[in-house]
Amino acid sequence: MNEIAIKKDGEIIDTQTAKECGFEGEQIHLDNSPESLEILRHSTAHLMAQAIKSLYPDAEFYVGPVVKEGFYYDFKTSAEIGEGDLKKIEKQMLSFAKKKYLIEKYEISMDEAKEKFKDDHLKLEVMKRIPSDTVSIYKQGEFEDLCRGPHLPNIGLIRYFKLTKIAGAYLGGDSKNEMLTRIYGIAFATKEALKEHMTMLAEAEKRDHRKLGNEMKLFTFREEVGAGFPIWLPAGGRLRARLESLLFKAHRKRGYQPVRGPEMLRSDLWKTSGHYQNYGENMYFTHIDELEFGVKPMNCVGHIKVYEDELHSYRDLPIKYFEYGVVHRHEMTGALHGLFRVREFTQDDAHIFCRADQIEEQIIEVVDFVDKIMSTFEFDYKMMISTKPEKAVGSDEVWEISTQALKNAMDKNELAYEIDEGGGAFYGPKIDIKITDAIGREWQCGTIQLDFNLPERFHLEYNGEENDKIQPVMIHRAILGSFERFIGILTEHYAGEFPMFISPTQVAIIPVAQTHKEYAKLLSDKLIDINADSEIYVKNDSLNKRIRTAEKTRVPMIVVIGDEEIKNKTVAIRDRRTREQYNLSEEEFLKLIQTKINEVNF
RNA sequence: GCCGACAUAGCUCAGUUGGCUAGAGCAGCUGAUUUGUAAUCAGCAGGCCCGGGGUUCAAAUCCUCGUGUCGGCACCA
Repeated sequence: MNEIAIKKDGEIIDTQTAKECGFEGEQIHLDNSPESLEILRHSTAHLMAQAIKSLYPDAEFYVGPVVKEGFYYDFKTSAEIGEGDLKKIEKQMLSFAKKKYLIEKYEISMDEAKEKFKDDHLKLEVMKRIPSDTVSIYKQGEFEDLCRGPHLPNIGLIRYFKLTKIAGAYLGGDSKNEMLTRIYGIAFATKEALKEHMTMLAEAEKRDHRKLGNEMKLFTFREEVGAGFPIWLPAGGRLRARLESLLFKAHRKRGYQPVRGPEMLRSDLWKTSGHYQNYGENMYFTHIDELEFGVKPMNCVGHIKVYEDELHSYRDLPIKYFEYGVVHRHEMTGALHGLFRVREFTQDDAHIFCRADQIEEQIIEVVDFVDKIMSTFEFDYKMMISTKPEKAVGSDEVWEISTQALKNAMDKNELAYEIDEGGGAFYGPKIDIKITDAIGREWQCGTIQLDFNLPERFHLEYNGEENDKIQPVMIHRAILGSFERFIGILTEHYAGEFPMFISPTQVAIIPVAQTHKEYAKLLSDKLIDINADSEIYVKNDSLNKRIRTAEKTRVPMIVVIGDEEIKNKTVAIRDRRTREQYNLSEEEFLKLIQTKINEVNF
């Protein structure tokens, strides 16, 4: 085992520094522990820089940190580097590693450093951000880099790595700055760990909802339709309809009323709401009869108009309106990504108009609603409170009150949350729900937003006990976020193997021969009666072929029927997961399906 | 929007340094076969090679402008 660093007072110190300062502490060996990988990957980033410098001598380097999924280095060179060059760089890295250069460290003054890197404007940029008078330099062979470490003692220890991606990145993460080249990589202490990681990446790729959506015929996109406008195919339509209907019932149980606003509204209204000023660049507008209309990017204004349709008493509150609201938002081209980021989507949107003293109970009720849904789909989740953003309407005081109200509701009910400073909506602070899927990735879905501003802007009111006019509070909330995004996430979460209750097709029926078609149709009708969709595979293919075809659709259950089954009024079931077969009477079978579909209640 | 890559049949992909009639598998259609748990056999059809414009005797192939997709960055009210 190689000692690569020590841990002293919780701090990781590389061997170079430890020797220099005479420190001693707990030894860190080269293995796949987080501390060890951090050092290894950081040094691998340097080795990559060394290789790049030798291949592209004019290269200048910015920063090369370790990140969650490995490491990267940002640099600039006059040469054009593409995906194909990664292999070449890897090869060069290996050949340097074989030379087993020691990684040496020394300190110099900031002025000396500026002189040393005077030809590298990126390094000078880095130094501008370092407040100290001295900096440390790490040297391996001819290559020297400004760095605070920690590093491996020897680059010969770097053996199992892979350069994974090449992309552009803004200097300092600011889109006003120049764009640099960024190469991502990953490194491990053992060959097995690297292999496992690559397998995991392949698994994530297999689950990609864009690929599965295409294979399973859920949805598609077409160039001639326009970027970011999804087309729902029959199978996707069925899946979506199931989700919608489950959720409809759940809303009704909780006292929400279905309503619907128009797809576009006069721009004057968007000016009143503040969307025109704060969100206009993402909106689609159209002019007709000398009037300007804005296609809705949110549903709140429509729901406000529903609220305004009659006078409300304090006794009526809370009033809850919900709508599967279709919205259009002009997202930037580079942001579009399958169903995850689109320009037209449907939100499971609702607005709760309530009294100030009802805020807490309403927030808690929504949080509970979220919990029911997310746990049904086996998602872990966490909540974030987002505060006032740069672009915002309303006074600081109102923002302070509403942010505090959200925190109070969470604190009082001992719900854990994190703070996202400046991440709120322009009209109010929000609680975002971030879910974690089956392979550990995080997604932002639902959101609960507290809004004092729109009621003010639209002069909403209700009659109080003294027959006085009081302004209601508005809570905007979506639980799935959007059907598009949520179905995309579900697809990856389940790797396409949707549970029975939302699966596009519940059962595939395969008659052994043509003579069994009639019974198949009979079964299929009985399934429709219990709200289950089935598909009969009657094509003139071998039995084996039809089973294979059905399996590939990832249908939860396949039933085969032949002479046996018809005689005994049974079905032969083949399970998707286990591929085992068993027989059930027709009655038992229908009951099983019914149970599986109805087992879910949000 | 920015950096880079890519776009060939419904889908997945071949297509030599620009050069004969642009190919394959799957899916589709037709016929034979009537099947007991992951691919029966044979035949047929299917293409404005993403769209404009250009270079060339000759363009799927080279250049250019769009459109779309992918990987990141920035964005995500």
